Amino acid sequence: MSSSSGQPQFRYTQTPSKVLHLRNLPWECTEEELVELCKPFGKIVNTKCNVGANRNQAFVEFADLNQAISMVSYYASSSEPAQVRGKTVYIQYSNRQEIVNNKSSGDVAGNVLLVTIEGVEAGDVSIDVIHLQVHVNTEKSSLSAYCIGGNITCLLKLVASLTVFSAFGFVHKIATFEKAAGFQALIQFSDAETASSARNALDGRSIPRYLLPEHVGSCHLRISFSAHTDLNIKFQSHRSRDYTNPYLPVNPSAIEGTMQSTVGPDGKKKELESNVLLASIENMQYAVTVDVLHTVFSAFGTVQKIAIFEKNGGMQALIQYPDVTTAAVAKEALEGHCIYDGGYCKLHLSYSRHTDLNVKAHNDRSRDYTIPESGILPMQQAAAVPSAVGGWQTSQATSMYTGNVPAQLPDGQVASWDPSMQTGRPTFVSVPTTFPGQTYPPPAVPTFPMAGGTMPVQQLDQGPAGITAQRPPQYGLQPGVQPTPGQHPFYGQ
DNA sequence: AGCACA
Repeated sequence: MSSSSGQPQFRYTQTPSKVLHLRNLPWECTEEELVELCKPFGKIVNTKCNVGANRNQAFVEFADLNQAISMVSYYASSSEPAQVRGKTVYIQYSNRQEIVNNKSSGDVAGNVLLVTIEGVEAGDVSIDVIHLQVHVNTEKSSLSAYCIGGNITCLLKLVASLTVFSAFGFVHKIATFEKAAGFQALIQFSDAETASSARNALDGRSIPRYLLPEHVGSCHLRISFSAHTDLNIKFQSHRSRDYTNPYLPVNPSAIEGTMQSTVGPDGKKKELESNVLLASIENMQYAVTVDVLHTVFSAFGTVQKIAIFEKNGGMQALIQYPDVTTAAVAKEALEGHCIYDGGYCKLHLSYSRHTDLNVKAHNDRSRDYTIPESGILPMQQAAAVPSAVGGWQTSQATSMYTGNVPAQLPDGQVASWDPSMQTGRPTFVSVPTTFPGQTYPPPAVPTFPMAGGTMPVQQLDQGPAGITAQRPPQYGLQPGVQPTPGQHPFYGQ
């Protein structure tokens, strides 16, 4: 009676509960810290952290009411307040009798990940890094077919696909959006297991600096599970992608970046597109083999066929992709760039009128990768690659950069992206050799900087720990393979 | 420093 008219807050503190409410917790207090504090009093069966507007409250549920009571009464009479990281924590009985299991907000595994990229705005990851991004997508070459433009979406795709090296690590969809907090994306995998492995591998890591524009500082990934199970992607665009549906309409405004560069400075409009690219190679000081081309062009998707031929004393090649989009991406990314440093083997690309090359399955002028025995199937590679996570920086960026490789070191000891480096042997030496961070043995100047001139990406910067980052990814052969020009290191034997 | 998924 009289108590019912009293202060409501006393009610809370006076009704015992197995659940304790803790407030005034330090910033980003972890569950471990909570458990540390509470477990002397009993068995903790559940927790909920980061509660409240300031995310500095938490709930802890004991197995038994008496355990909760013992904790409350202990600190009620203690001269030492409860503390976490030296901060006084206030403890009361919760006004609820159990923690309603609400972990869907980030901790219950689902097939969709919510990725928050700190320190990056949508525009920060631009066309400059597309080749790197899509390049690594080659891991899942079948997935990269619809990657349009160089943007964060591609990067995320990369992040996601890089991570999951199970044969079933399919990234289905990506939706990105900007929030006040930063840049976020939802990445949909086929199942929770795949998503979990992606999360485990990448949560808290950083995107390698050399994939980012210079002005972007560290770029940490924070990954949790989304409650979504199926994203509703309306368009293929720079902000969203549905890799399961190649026929989804492309948002015209979203591919400007791609289209623009097919529009020459002379105002010349887009040529008729094709899934087959015609490459002419200028200033060919070094051998450009089918394998080299395959390596280079695989960065953007599955290369189905390649044919090389002479024209007007120069060399040309046809490169067939499964679809126009992939070809467009490759064309845009590679046009005017050189396979080797120093302006050697400069690529000029146009669309071929061919759509399906009729080539010999395996000889030195042509290759049909769609024929099983002529190469390694992409999915096999994906399954075989143990992990590329080594290429991702931990905050400390420790042993990843073993080398100090300024420029032009032919034996690329710092293949930080090379999964085979971790196994000590070249697992599969077809497409995976497109992993960057490797050098290109044949020429003395072994980089493939995608440089029309030279790409900004080539600029090396200091790693976070003051370690000189190795050369940015290059397209090249595997160090261990060391083919000599004219040989076929990949599909030989 | 004061109670969480709609």
